[in-house]
Amino acid sequence: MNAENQKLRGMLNQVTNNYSSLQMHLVTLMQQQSQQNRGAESLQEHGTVGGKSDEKKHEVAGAVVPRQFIDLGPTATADTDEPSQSSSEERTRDLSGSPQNHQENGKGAGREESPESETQGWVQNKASKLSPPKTIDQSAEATMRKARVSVRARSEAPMITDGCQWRKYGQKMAKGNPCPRAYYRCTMAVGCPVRKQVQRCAEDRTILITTYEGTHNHPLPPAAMAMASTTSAAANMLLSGSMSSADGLMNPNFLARTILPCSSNMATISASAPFPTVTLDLTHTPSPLQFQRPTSQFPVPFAAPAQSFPSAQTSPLPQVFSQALYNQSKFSGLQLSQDMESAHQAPPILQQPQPASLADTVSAATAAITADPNFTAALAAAITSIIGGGSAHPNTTINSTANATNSSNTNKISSFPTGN
DNA sequence: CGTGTTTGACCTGCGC
DNA sequence: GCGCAGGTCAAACACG
Ligand SMILES: [Zn+2]
Repeated sequence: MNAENQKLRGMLNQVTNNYSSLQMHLVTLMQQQSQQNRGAESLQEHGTVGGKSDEKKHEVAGAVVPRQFIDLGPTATADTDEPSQSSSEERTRDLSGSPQNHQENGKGAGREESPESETQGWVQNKASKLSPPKTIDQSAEATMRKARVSVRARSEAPMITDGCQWRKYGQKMAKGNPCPRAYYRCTMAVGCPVRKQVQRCAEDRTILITTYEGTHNHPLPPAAMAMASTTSAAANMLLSGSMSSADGLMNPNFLARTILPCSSNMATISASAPFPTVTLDLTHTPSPLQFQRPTSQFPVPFAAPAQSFPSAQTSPLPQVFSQALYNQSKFSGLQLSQDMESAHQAPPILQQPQPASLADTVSAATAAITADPNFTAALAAAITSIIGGGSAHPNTTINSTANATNSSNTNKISSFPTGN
């Protein structure tokens, strides 16, 4: 029983990883798309893109109903009860424990009444003594808040377009970096705890490092859903990974790094200090920073332990993903650039502005992929096949060598001394 | 006038 | 306690 449980968890992790990889591809494609558009007007209609069928689900009458939090997809049923007055000072639901499939999710309603100001620490409750000693009960969400997902992408623009709306609330000079670091906060809903830091890599100025933190507490447009679910999946992957098998392997204090080999956009789980961070690399030109401390690299510690996985490439999983990617590339008129590493010196110049309908197409495709029952069914079939056949090693070397350059869309940031 | 950015001050944790 | 570094606040400002 235990072994099977662990095995299933490993499979789930793998599937999640692949899902994350796919999501990252979507993000990459969309960012390429928006790069091509580079017209800010095409990005304004976040809420109205994909007017086919998704608007009746999420944004009913423009009112942001706090439906649920994006988190990694598997059977995240949308329970939209509890109206939960989403007015000004809602503290009703903070980033409660999203249905993470750890083994110990039995805490259920861990949120008793105790309306102390801990929940919405973001709004100015500075009057009260913030950071009261919280119990371990909220450790899940605390960890969730602490977990960070860093995305490295090549971008000329000072900020990558991930579909969300951000407000800058700070900028500091990092210590070992001539480029400043900007702090953003999600403004799509009041009290959304999601923050991100944007910093340009010191070695390679064309690489933009975006670090996300937190979970959205509001529905997202499909354009934002790609990146958000990707980062959420990555964070969940990190947490579950470091929680399940980390007992002996990954000490939080022990600098452990993991290269996830399932995709070429290397996901690097770094459980080093203070924040557990997973780094999704979209650059494919690994700067030496990435490998500077190979203290302990080992492939996927939280996958099923050395269980015989007889490497069946005929598993439907790669076909699913490649098919999806093929559809993606066919949709958007793009194709995944295979070799970009020659361009790390001279990043590609922005293309001609494309008609704005392409953004809609990509967003619709994103919505279709993320919400398509076929995709879900295919995923379920893949999982079932893996479970049944017991063969899970989907080395779907998806070539994700796209760059994420794009234009500064809604908010212009002009304070980066890129020339320095 | 509402919204978002700028930017110096402020806060907090940490090492000495 | 002090200094440093990361992170945040908020008044002032810019912009539509
Ligand atoms: Zn948000």
